Amino acid sequence: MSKMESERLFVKTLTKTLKRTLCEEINENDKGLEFNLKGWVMHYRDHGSLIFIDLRDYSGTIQIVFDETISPQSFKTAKKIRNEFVVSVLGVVRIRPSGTENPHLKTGKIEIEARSVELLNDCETLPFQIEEEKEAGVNELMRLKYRYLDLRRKKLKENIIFRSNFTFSIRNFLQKKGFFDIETPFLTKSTPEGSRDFLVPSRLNIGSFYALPQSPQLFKQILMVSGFERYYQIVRCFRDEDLRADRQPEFTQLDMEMSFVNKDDILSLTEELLSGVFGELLNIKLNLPFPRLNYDDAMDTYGSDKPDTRFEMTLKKLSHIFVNSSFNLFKDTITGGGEVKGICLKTGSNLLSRKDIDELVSFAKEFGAKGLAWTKVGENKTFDGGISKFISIGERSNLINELNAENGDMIFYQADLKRIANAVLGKLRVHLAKKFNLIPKSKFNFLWVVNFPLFEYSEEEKKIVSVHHPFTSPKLSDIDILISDPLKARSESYDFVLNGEEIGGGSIRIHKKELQEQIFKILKITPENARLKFGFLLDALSFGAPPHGGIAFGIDRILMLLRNENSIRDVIAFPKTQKAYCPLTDTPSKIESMQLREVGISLLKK
RNA sequence: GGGGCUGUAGUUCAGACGGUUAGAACGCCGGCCUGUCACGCCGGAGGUCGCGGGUUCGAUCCCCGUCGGCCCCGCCA
Repeated sequence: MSKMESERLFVKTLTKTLKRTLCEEINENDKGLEFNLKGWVMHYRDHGSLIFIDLRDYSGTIQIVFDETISPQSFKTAKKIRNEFVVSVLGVVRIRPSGTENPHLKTGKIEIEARSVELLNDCETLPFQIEEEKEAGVNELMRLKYRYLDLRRKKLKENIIFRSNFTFSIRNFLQKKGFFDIETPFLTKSTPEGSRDFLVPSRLNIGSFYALPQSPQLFKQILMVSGFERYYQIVRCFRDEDLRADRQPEFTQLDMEMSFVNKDDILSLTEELLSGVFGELLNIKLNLPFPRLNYDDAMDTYGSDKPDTRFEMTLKKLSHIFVNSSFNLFKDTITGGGEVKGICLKTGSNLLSRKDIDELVSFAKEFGAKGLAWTKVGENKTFDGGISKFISIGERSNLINELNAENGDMIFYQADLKRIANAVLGKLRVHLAKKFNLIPKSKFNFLWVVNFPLFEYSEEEKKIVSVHHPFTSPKLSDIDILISDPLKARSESYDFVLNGEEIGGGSIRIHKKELQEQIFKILKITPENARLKFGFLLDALSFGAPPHGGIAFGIDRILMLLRNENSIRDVIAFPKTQKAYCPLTDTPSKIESMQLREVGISLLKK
């Protein structure tokens, strides 16, 4: 079923229930029949003794004609109509006179000859125009303040309807697969690891606080202990961190958890789910299974744990070429345990001016690079510019082979710790691809990244922290090195990536109390602290917890990608600004001092 | 916490060396029009140039501060 068909099906069902005719339900076959249409006036065109309006309801638009000679009364009323008035029109369907059809309208072959009209409501002068042709460029603050008007606009309205169809399709699939939709608390416990919590003071327990959940992680694990075996929820999550185009303080996850499954069970079920939804909503057939990349390979090849594989320009290891080089910067980096890596921008010599290159150097430095070396490739394996003079003839030849470089290309180099070289070139790769439109827009490249490290060392906290979260199971094969070499241990976790965006992730969880306690120990969470923060989980794990695992998807981000938007705000009905402010409701805002007193809070004087 | 871009009519934008009355398009209001569909034509109203301070004979323009919006870094297990 195509997207259009599924929307029409939805419309028909509702109409039958409410006994209401919608604009785009009417077609040529209804010629001569009388209908009552209700909706908003999209445009009005007054021709003296003939008035046209385009009536819009949520199904679409249709043209209504008011003719003085047919219905003087309704014509007189129609004279008062303005944009976005709400009207009810009783009229007869007729075929448009030949030559006046509008091929751009779905209802363009017909029109409604008005017999009577009622003005249900008028409308103030709009703060911005509704027509889709004028959608571009309206200040976002204005759009958010008058969100109800913004939502009348075609693009946003279609995004929100698509979102509804999308989540409906997911629910439909999962219910059929034996999953239960189970709600978990919003007023819950603050989690010490992870992002900053939104806090809610408790009136009945002065001095104590709830936190809004960053995710239902612990509850879904507990539901597995309860024996539900298959859980899902399309649920709001809350994180009090700084915002981005793809981050809102409250966002929606598809949250899932299963018992008695292994990693592959979860990955393949997810693939089936997504290919089903894509087929149903977008008529796109996805090739299964999705590619699976090792974390290490993703970092080495793309410099990212969420690689965009829609274009090449992969990172190449060049250390072997420079290990005995007379170029000390490169040689010393290698001797010191670092690596030299490079990427090749096809035809880059012509694309980039000196000023562009300087900008790229600053760009690289933002991500921790010490600099950004470059050379242009000329005819007959000649090099030009940048660090060319330090590179020997033999090295040039090797570089050209390694990077598949040709006359006119440009090579960028990073010599640093492997981690930094990868990260910088990875960012540069994506930056260049966007800058020079190397990314095919119509592609959907899904992939899994697997075999993540279990831990990483946090320079800021000066201790080992979880890469995923502390309930992630190590790979069974790595249990032995947990204590001896924890940073080498890998986890049973997986990230789901679409077109270079992380849109989901999950893991097999720890279901043995002893192993969980051991992990806390490595993370320097004391037994007392663990009991205080996660005691309920440890208790649950001790009462016959089944092996289990799950995954969560960022619904907003997926929708953003599917709808080709640049921000998740455009797939959320009521989003917030970058300062987490809602201009529509003026939130957050001051509250009465009485309310503060009731919850035992006094504000610090500034 | 930091960097970049930005704020002028209801909206989107232009503007100037610091100098008379700050412009355009769309929208809005009034009039005309029987086949338009982003209708057309004629006329009109509409401005705290984000806010505060400074420099100056004079500031929308220069300087300082501040507030808001967007993008990014840090942050987001």
